[in-house]
Amino acid sequence: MKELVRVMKALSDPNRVKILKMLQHRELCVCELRAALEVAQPTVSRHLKLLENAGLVSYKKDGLWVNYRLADGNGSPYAGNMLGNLRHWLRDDPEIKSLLGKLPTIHREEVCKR
Amino acid sequence: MKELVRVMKALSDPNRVKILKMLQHRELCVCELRAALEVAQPTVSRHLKLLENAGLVSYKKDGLWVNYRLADGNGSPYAGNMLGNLRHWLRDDPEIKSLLGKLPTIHREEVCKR
DNA sequence: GGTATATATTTATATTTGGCTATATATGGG
DNA sequence: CCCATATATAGCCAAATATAAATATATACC
Repeated sequence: MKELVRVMKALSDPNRVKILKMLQHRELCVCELRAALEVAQPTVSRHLKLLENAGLVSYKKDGLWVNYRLADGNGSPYAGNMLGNLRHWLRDDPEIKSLLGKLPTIHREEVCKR
Repeated sequence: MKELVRVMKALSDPNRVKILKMLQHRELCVCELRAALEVAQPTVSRHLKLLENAGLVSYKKDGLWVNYRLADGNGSPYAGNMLGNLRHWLRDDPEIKSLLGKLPTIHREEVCKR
């Protein structure tokens, strides 16, 4: 029960859903997500941690960068199921479409200078 | 997006999930749910309203009672999908099993006197 | 119309959540 | 070792949410 509620809570925020939809297309580091969502970097880190605790994303460190990707779903059946649903869910959502539209223009080399 | 988040939020609370699991077995009125969950009556009403707004339950008035049931899912594809998932999810959850175990002993004639 | 009962709504209060700023940690390069 | 950069954590505030108590609404029965 706690596990299910944790997954549902993780999916209860628009920015976290947006992160998952972006990760369907490619791995992204924190500052790329920050640029796409236009929120502060610690905010992104916090969302990512909740998503990770729910079994929805995983990450791999690459030097200075931390690349996040969708989890394989083996960690939690609820997470696995929801990741599958999200594959087709929101495909026609205007907000998501415009977000994914600008995703190809975001690259860490340009975006990760502060 | 808002619709999805509303469904996920509705499923982000243990008592609301419990309500849905109980409604899989039979229609229940507010005071039966109150007795099963052991919370105050207005708390149950509020949870039910959130579940209804998410398209997860519907109700039919029967005189003084209001009988809640699972929604048919036509209102929201997200709600419909999640109601389907919940059919088998938590089937072996101990908390749910004990709750469903005491459900047959709860009848409005005995429980709805205050 | 008056009373009793089931449910809904309102009000007040406590907890949770999402965001930011500031600070800490970690890694790579001189 | 020192500095720059990417990410994580801590601390704080405002908004959202959950709960219980009080009140309002609705229905049945006399």
